[in-house]
Amino acid sequence: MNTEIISEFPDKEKRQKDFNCSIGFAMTVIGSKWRAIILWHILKNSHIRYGELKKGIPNISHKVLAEELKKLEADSLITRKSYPEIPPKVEYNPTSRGQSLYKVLNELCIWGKEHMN
Amino acid sequence: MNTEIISEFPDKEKRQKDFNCSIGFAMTVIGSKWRAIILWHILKNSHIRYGELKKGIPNISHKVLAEELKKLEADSLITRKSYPEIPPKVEYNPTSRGQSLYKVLNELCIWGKEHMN
DNA sequence: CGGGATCCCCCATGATACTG
DNA sequence: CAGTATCATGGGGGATCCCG
Repeated sequence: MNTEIISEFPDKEKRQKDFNCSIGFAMTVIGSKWRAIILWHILKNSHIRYGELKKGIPNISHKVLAEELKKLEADSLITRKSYPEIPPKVEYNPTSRGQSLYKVLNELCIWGKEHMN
Repeated sequence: MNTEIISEFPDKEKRQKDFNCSIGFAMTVIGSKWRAIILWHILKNSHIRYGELKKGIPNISHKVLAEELKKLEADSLITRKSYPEIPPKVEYNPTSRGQSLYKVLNELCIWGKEHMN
């Protein structure tokens, strides 16, 4: 049973209207400096915690990571599960929509590996 | 015979260092608001002219299109061929490196189509 | 026709400090 | 541990005018 809630993309009409192009729309979803990397880490490591993400993504600032996680959640690409413990514990997981980006990010990853060296 | 010149990526070390991640590196190449769309048009339409690109990409400004074309050329993703005529004529074509991004952009396009509506 | 040159604005990114 | 709150800044992006 799948209980995850996949809402509409925020500003969906605006995103569509600005580009009238599916690549442009896709770039509004993953096309920031860090968003694709963050999502990739979460796709590769389910139940990953905030601190693990921070360690796994060198050079990202604390503020940007927190903001991007909220945006990814707003786009229903990931879910956030908070455990009421001391100290706090938070886990991030991909939604089915997030997982639907696996092929795209995987191609991006392959291309990058082949061309960055 | 292939005479195209594929140079190193400008700022290659910096791009590598900033991310230490192949997805991050790839995003420095296609991850701006318009670059992926422009490259996609050129991949789909060889010998495309500046004016055709401008018409084919709604809402892009003149300045940004000209700038991004120069960046794509600097990254050896496209070539620019200028014909010494009056009025001027300029054609853009993908390089083999540009064509190597076809799979990535195609996946991005497919994903966008499936999720933007 | 295919640009360059200027001016300007906003937002993504970043640094730092504070909190439950 | 996993966040908010604030402030500063650089450059991506846009509008407009000029040019061979």
